[in-house]
Amino acid sequence: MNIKEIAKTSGVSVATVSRVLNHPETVAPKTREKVLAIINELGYKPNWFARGLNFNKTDTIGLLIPSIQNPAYMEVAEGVEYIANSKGYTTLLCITEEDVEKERRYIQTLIDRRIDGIILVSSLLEDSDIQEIKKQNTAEVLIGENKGNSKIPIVRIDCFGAAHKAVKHLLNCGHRKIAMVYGSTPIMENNLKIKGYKLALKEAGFPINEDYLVEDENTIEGGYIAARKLLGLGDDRPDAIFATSDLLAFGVMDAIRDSNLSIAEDVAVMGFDNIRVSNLMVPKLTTVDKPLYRMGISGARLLLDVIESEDGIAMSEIILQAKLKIRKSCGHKERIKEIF
Amino acid sequence: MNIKEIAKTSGVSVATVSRVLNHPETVAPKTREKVLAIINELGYKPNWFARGLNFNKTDTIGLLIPSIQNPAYMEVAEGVEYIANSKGYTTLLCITEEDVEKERRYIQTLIDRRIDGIILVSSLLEDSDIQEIKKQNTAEVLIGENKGNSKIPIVRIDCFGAAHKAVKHLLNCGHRKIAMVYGSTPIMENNLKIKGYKLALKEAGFPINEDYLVEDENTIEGGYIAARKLLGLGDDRPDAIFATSDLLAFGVMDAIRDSNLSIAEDVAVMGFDNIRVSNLMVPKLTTVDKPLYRMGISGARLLLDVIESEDGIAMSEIILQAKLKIRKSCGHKERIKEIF
DNA sequence: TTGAAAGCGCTAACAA
DNA sequence: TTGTTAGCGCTTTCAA
Repeated sequence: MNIKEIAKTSGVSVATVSRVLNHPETVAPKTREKVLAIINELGYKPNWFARGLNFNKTDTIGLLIPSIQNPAYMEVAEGVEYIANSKGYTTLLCITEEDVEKERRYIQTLIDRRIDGIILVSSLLEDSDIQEIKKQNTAEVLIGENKGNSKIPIVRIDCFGAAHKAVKHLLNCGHRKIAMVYGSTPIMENNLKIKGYKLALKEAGFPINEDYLVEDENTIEGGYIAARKLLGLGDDRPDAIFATSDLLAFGVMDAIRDSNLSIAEDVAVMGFDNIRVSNLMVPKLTTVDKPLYRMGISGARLLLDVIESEDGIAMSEIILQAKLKIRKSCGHKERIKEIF
Repeated sequence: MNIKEIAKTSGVSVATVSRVLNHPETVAPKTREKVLAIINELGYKPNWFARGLNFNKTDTIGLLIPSIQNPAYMEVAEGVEYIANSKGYTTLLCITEEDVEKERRYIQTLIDRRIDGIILVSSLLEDSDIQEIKKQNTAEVLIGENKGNSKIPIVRIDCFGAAHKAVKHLLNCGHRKIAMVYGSTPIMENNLKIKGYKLALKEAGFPINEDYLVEDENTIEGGYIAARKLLGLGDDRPDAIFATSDLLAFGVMDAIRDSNLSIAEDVAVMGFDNIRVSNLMVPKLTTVDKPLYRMGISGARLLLDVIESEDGIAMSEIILQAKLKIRKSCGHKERIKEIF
């Protein structure tokens, strides 16, 4: 079923059929109706490739997400999907499994397929890769920190400040031996969180204990393993653990329970992300509320702006607010009184 | 950058360049190397649309998932992604938000784009829609129950049997007032689970109390709301709640806690899916272990078989095992002694 | 082993 | 308002 057949059965030329589809106002109402009727009747759908060959616009964007296991990324994806969909774009969701090579391959596939733009979430790409995409003439937006300091539109939060605030809160709760469990990805964000952690301790006059900085895979299991290490430190065991993601924090909580210790009482836990299940934990997880959905929304809007603006956008950086979400897992303010 | 330029700079015809790309063995080694070198040097990539126009094969499959909020579907998606990726296919992940209309629109978009096949997960589509896809000559596989009884390859579990087993286990634990919280989606699967629930009660000689069957949105919040209704029944309050998904079960657990009741002790909870976080709940959730990842794997394999088989596949139905995952939330066997 | 040219299905410039 | 026709970039048949 192609445009020729429609033309023939409607008794018009292919050009007219094409016009009915693309510029209906330029064709006489009677002809238009007739052609439309035939199109409907025969269930004709223009060939996507032939169309693309002429337009070179696909109304498709690519969304690269590090992991499907982490609900945090899924919340971002939800925001992107929502905007893209409401503006008539289709989203190609690609899971990079925190693997740079896979990320590169996906990007190449996407560009080959002439997608209109790409959103990279917490990308592991080098600056050169990011420049390369730009060179290939594909619109591009970043969500979350990235290695490059390229002039690419970006949406993010202040990871450094948020981590600093989080650790300060643990200090305010009376905790003194504060450890940190950080994921091996996303690298840039975690580095900033480490800096925030160190600064908070320094400001409070505490030394940095390198044994208190444990890295593992950014999963529940990773958090578990890291926490077991910390809890095995005997008398030096920390009384609070700051995790760089809620997923890690879940693993930390599990490890605390398995060590027959009490969460909050014996060891406080602070997460990062505020994914939906984090307040179903027992005790409810205190965490940094990262506006994941809104980051997706903003990122998608930004990308569509870039795509639809003729001359491109000079520069754009959106920094969203991350607030502390204080719940039960980090111990109570009351404890401060016990200590002082 | 197109094939013509490569031809010109290599001093050959476009036909030769095309051959180098598609049937390298048919071109003289020397010519081949020369052309390849130029292609590499100039970073030439064949135009996706022009290619598709000739081949009508996109190496792309569509995956329709009801919700991004439910990790259960994400685990299925992971399996599909894994297989598709390893066989060189790209997956277009579409979130239907449990909305049939959106599902239909996505399918149309996918077919328009000439994807090679579609996987529908817990689809809400009517039989006629499913037939329609088949008619449009697009390979199709279902994961989970569906309304139609069409001869479409399908991967599923025995929901009826699994629910029956689950409720029987609650009975064995000594619970007598067993309620059921079921999601409004996916419809077909939940209907089967309801049947399994009813049969188990009937076999045990208990009447069906329609007040004990509460429907709500298949989310944590839905589970919470439904459970609050059940717990507000005063003396008639159930001593066990079977939820049709872990997400619902999480909401149920939250509601029990908020009612100052004890999970397992006062009200047992049984989930369905065994998503990864279900054993992080306190107490750990007893649930039906649905082999989500494996369902994704099998579904993808099936679809690729259909795509790559010349004359199509007559029929195929894969039924995977679902086992009870007994943890703490449904009360202990010991209670049986207290009661008898 | 290679090249010329037709054709995939569509859009749009140009002509009528 | 409509039709004719030249491309879009590629693959492939046919001929050399």
